[in-house]
Amino acid sequence: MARPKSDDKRNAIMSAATRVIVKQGLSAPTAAIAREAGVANGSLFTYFETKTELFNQLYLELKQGMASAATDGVPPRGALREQFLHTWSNWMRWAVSHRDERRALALLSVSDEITPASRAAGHQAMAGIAALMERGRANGAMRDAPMAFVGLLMNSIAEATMDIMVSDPAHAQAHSLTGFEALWRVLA
Amino acid sequence: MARPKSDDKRNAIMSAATRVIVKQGLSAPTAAIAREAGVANGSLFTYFETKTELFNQLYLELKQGMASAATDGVPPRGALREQFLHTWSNWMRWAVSHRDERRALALLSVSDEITPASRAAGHQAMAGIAALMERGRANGAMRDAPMAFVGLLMNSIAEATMDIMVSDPAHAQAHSLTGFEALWRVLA
Amino acid sequence: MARPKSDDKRNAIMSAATRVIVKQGLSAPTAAIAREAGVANGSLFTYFETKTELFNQLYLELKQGMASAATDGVPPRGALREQFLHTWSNWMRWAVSHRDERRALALLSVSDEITPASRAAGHQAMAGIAALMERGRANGAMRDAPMAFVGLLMNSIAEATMDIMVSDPAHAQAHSLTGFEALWRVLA
Amino acid sequence: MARPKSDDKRNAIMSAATRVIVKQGLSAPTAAIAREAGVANGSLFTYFETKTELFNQLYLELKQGMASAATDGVPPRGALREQFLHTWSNWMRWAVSHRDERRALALLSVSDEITPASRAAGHQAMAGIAALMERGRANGAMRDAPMAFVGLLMNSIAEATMDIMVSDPAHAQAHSLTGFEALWRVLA
DNA sequence: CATGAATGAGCGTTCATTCAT
DNA sequence: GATGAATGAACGCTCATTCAT
Repeated sequence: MARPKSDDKRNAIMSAATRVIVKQGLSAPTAAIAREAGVANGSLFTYFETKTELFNQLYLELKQGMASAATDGVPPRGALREQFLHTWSNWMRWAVSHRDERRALALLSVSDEITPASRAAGHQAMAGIAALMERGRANGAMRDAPMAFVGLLMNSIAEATMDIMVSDPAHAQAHSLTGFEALWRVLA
Repeated sequence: MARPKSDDKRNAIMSAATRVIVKQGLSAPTAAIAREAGVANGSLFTYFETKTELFNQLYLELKQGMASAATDGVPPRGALREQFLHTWSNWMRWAVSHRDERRALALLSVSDEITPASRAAGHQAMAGIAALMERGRANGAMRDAPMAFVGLLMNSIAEATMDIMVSDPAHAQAHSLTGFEALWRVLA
Repeated sequence: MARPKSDDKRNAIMSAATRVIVKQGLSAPTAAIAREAGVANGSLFTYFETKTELFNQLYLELKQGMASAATDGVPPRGALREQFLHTWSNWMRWAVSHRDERRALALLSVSDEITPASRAAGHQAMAGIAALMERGRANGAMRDAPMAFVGLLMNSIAEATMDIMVSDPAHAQAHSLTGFEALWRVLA
Repeated sequence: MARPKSDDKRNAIMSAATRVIVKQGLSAPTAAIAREAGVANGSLFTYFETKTELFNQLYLELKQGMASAATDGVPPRGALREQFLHTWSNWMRWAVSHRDERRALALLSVSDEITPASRAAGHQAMAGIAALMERGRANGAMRDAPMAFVGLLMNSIAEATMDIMVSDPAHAQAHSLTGFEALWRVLA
């Protein structure tokens, strides 16, 4: 029951939703998403009970996709800074090559249709990255600040860096490093 | 002139919109806003031609309110750090005491109903703060990064700080300073 | 009470209504009529209790204007055909030089907002012309048809003639005569 | 294909619209039409994209129905007068037995929601009758008048005849013949 | 009396969801 | 299961009329 019929169709709806949300916002009709996915109107509701349910699953999937891209190929051992930089670079590269996904995720994140449960699961997905933060914070300037604050700062600096990379792609790589150094100084 | 358009009523609609948006999101019915403002359904359209127009004016007014709160009482002359800290403290205090306004502004900012013109005017309002940034960047680590990037970073660190202050109000003052120090290290 | 204040203002509203109805149809907002007349929104209701009342009065005034134009300068005595032709020519000339009035009158005539009383008064205004018809019918082919039928025929032939005159103004005069001869043959 | 759009339902909406327009005018709510047709509010828009579209299709269908009733069973060959009389009688009979249709068609015809394209198609439908006129005009008194004028005259005489038939149904048959003779004299 | 803001019922259209095929 | 027509609540906006100034 969890995945009724075709995973293909489910995925088609998910990625159609991503594209349609970017173009039309969260108020996009489910019919538009179905059309973009090449399925019938009503079929969408075979795969997702409600529009809200679709949005919650999409939110989570996008967040997990982002997190898994960020941690891809990071050596399990090694100097913290190397591990962190690798993760950061992955993350920034994902943002540039998944602009629709990032934009849809941003819209979903501010929506009040996303349940606390989904948000919690989203945080879960970022646990690996959070662990890096935790290690980075331990002896630095932020050692007395709550972990939540440090996490917020990391995220916000990452978002700012992604924004500038997207708006000035010619120097994306340089911006990525500048952002990383800024974050590092915050933690230092 | 027979019952001139009342500023009171206009303001009532604006602040009602703020409250209703926080509670119901941007898709809140205009009727709900009118009811909250204590005016008739159709009266809202005496003051704002369309819902979109209302949202644009509200966006701008909130942004200007925030900016003016931030720059209030900042000594026109003096050490950069003092000026900056004063501004920063104002800003953070505004966020804590205007939670609805901040939330509404955040929702409006990501909406695609806000026109480029409104956004430009919104940036205008932040010009004073941006000028401080510009001075702070000049000789520090960010001296080679584009101003836009530095602006994004400042904003994002501010948002993160506001978030933690709101979620942990008991230590709001401490968080404010921690955030400021983090920003200062980024610029340093 | 019948004509509260300024006849000027009343007339301005009447003629504004004519123009606005032509351009926007009977569903034109009263506010549009008021604006066109150069008076305030609410003032319209000082002169006419309701929109329907305005339409009824306008209907009657237009009809009376048309009838009076048609009978203008017709010799009270003389050969029927000469009197009739004079009337007909007047009538057709009015149609060409009062296109808006004719169009508005046509729209009002099919509206179900015009009361039977107004229609009766409108027929009254056409009494002079009807009397000519009556004389023309007496000994001709239509002698056994009810007067109402003959009246309808005259009106309909007149309308057809006006239509062609308006759409082919270069030969308006010729069309007017052709129409008259056709009517004469119907009565003959 | 899952519950295909039903012609029955489309026709129900069409004839409901006819009835409702007669009773309430062209400003009748679409909801009233839907209710009268026994379908849901929104279903009307499954069959017609807009109210205007519904009105245009209704206009055309009514006009075509009228034209086809008029030309029904007319012998393709034969004396002009016989053919014409047959057509005329059909036409008049249609008017008497389709009063709602005629009234709705009249209202639609003066509405500015009917597009030029719909009007052109409506004229198309009347082509057969127009052709009869053309033959009738060729050698008579109207030989030098433009075809358009003759068409207008025929229509207007037909309308007048229908009006009297409807208002005096006891002598409908006689009025029909009287009207025909009048038209014949116009052409003669 | 003139003005134009205030009122609130009403309308065309949309859209998430259901359900007959 | 897939389809897309059916449903009806909901919404933004309009407008005739009223009434405070």
